[in-house]
Amino acid sequence: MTVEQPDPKRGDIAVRLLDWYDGSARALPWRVLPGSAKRGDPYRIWLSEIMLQQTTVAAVIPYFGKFTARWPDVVALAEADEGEVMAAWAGLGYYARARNLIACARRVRDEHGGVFPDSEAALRNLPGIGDYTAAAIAAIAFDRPATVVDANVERVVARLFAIRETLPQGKRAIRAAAASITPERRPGDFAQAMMDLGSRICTPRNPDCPTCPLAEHCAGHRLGIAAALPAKPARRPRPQRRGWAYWVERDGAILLVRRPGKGMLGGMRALPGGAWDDELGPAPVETDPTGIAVQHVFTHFALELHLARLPAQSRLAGELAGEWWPIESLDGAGLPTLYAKAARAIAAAGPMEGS
DNA sequence: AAGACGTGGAG
DNA sequence: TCTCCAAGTCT
Repeated sequence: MTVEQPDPKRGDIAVRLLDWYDGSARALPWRVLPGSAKRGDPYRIWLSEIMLQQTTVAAVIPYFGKFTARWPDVVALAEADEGEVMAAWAGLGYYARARNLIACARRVRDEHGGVFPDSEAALRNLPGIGDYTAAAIAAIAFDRPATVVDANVERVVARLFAIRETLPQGKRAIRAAAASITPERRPGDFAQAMMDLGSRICTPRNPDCPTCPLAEHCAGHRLGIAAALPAKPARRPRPQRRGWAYWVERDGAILLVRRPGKGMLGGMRALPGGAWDDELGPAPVETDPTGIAVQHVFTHFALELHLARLPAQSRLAGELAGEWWPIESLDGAGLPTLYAKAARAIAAAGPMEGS
């Protein structure tokens, strides 16, 4: 790894960035704006950070409001019914986060007296909190000078220092460079400023360098290669999978099951159904194909989910352990998007005879 | 240490 | 339409 000589102006980067942030920080529900006398609430900062993992601010905002209204502090969340938390998370994706959220809240309650630890190391040991989140909470909630590196920071720093190494190999150099510009004062604002800059100006495509407060310090900009950084490996193609889901209806209610705790949509309510494979097998015996299918794209595969009616009194339906959920209040069942979409498709096809 | 793990918005 | 990707973590 090549370590560059410290730029005499390097210390100026944080100053410039914080000045920009002071005038341009976005107001976000979990954020304490610069200049405010208020102190950030570790619970809300933690919750927002977990929700923001791989998720856009716009998607998080309504969920954050819903969670904080219902569970105003970490102990309240620790005491919550797991199923209710999972249902409240439905639609946000990456459901392991919700499982870890509950586990983390309970650890904070049981091992830390209901108070979030304030060190990066202690935070890092909590479920769902990795390198990034531990540093972010330490910096933002506790004013610790932690080096916060997320995808925004990686992009900004790779450009600022013209680090051409492809990710993930380049992460070491990027982290070192990020550490070299992280200030002792206002580390939390600095981290948030880097992320704001990355999401609003130093964007993945078409960075708006003319308005960037760091442009004159940016080696990538000077070399005309900013937009191309950081280099990333090519993606793998996304396979297509197919499977059956069953619509079991009785007295205006449908049968919902709970998916296993790990794996896809783990711990979430779902329509019963079969495995997902490369090819669509024949509709299982006793089922009556509807001809309706929904297409849904996950991160590493696409799914074509075919829907079949299954008589409530059938042997197969009898073997399904689940709960009967009133169709008219299906919105409140907390179904992940795949199954919400499937239910919507059935409803759109019009009412059918119960069996 | 790659691959698993959701979803919706932007270009 | 299609590709990229967003405040990553876990195994």
